[in-house]
Amino acid sequence: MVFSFTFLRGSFVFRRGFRTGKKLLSPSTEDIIYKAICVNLKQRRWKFLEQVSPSLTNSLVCRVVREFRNSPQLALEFYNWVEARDNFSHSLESCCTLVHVLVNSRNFNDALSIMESLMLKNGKSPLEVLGGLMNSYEICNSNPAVFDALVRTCTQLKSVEGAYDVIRKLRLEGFWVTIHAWNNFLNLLLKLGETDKFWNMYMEMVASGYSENVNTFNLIIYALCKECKLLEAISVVYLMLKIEIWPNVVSFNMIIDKASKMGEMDLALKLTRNTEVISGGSVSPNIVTYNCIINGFCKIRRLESAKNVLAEMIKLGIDFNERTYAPLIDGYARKGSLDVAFRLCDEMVEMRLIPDTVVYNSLIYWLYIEGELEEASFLLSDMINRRILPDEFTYSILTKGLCLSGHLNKALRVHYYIVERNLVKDAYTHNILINYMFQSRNIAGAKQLLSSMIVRGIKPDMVTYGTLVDGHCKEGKIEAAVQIYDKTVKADGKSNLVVYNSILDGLCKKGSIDAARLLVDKLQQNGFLDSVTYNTLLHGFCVNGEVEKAFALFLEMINVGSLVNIVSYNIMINFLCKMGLIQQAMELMRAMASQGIIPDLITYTTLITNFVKSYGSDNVIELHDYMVLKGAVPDRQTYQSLVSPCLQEHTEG
DNA sequence: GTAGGGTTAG
Repeated sequence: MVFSFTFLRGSFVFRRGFRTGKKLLSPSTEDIIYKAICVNLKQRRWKFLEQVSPSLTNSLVCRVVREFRNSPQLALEFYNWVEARDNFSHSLESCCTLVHVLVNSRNFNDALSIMESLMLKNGKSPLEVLGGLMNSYEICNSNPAVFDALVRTCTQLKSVEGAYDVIRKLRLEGFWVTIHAWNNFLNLLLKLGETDKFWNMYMEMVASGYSENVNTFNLIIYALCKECKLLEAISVVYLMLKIEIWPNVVSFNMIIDKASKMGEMDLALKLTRNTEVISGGSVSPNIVTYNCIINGFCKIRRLESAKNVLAEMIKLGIDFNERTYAPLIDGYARKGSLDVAFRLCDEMVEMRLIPDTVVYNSLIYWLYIEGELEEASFLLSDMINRRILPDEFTYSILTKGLCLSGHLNKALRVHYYIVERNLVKDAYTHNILINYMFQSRNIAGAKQLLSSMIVRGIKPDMVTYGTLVDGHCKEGKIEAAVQIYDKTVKADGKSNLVVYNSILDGLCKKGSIDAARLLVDKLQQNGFLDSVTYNTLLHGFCVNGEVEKAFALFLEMINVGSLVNIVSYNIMINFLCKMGLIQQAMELMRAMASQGIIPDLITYTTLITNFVKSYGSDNVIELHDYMVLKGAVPDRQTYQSLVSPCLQEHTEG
């Protein structure tokens, strides 16, 4: 008997096609597989799909994803499943097809992460992604929201260039992103501190025919606040009211926050009290508003006023949260009242608020500053035990705390532990260590830290450069410092006053007083100087024995008013002490205190130390009492070694 | 979307 196998032929072809992959697929075969995938995907029969997986092609994937455009979740699952196959990677086309499907179903999160990984993992540029989206636009029957989503992806990746390339290319092609995409882009510029670019881009946006919405105006208010232009920011609110693009609570809060941060509490309060009137009853202050005010009062040490605001919040029935308490706790700790700070923590807990990382960081920081090493370590372990996660702030606080107490090696060990686990991404802890390396005159160590941060992909920032310049200046290596300045700060095209002040300090310390004066004149001509500039020059005159020039400058600073601060007084008090004029130094401190400038740790230490050196410790308590009465927080070490011993003598006597 | 904590002057 002759047996015919003809009836099996179809299934043979079918099977072989499945096994040997894409190059054998004829159009009709692809159709068959396509239909098989669709039928089985609908039922989520992954086992079956597993069998066909060797025959997958990009064109198949695109077809399937498009077919499931009305079940986007399933399309996404399929896409992810395909991605998990060995030896298969998605093409730009299949990625873009899925992005169209996801955006059309308003699943922006997944659409954004697909595009993000296209750029990050596959190294596609924003313009290449745009090309992919445009090529598949028609066949996916898409809408322009995908382009907004692409801009959003760029802004999330902090790619200014990318976002702008996309916007510009689309405009050339006759597509327009919406105002929302522009707002995202403008927001990115502000977040990166690119204020100049923000204004240029904003003008370009308006010039190309867009009209601002409330978010755009809020960004403008934010930009003006960043530039400390509070009155202009307020006038934007009035403009908004006039053209009936209603400001919201965010518009007001940004101005109130900036005013508070600038210490302009009267303005901040006035705005808060008048928010309802100004907005015609449409906006009322909220928890953020009040938190900003509390923070402002705390920063200028008006803690009673801050507590009154908290009481007012409670009275008005406005909720409070961790951010209400954190500035208060920090404020009291900053003032040296750690006991009050801890009591506020208890109060927080009673109010069912859990002290979080920020609160712990603040307390640990001030404990370190006060020299309470053990308590700081205890609090750190308490934090970890309570599963309150340390963050980059915690690490930099720990680093500074260890350096401050002379444990540079311990700080370095902690540092290596942290960087090896990739726990820090910003420059802070590096900057702190580099600074302390210079302080312990370990230039090689500082340079090593700089290269290790670069190797680890942490970008040195202005502070890093400033620290390097400052470190070299302190070593008397002005030429090297200027060279670093040229290669970094100058090359970045940004003037940085801190760096100029460091160079100025270096010149002063080297005794190049004339060069220092020239630099100050130059800065003066450009209106680019601050109280640090003056204080540095003042200090320079003092250490170089230029008595007359020092006093002349000091008087000039007092006359201008805004230039003189606690540091200026400390310099002069120290100078008078060095000349043996202790009485005059104390006199100056009293004059300063009567101006409302509170003696600080340095005033305290300078005067107490010099007083005891000249007159012995007999009447030092009087001086201590006076300064404390005026609000000084005694330096712990000075107090323990020079003041408290004679306090005991007194009580014993 | 806006609010709290860490780095460079005495």
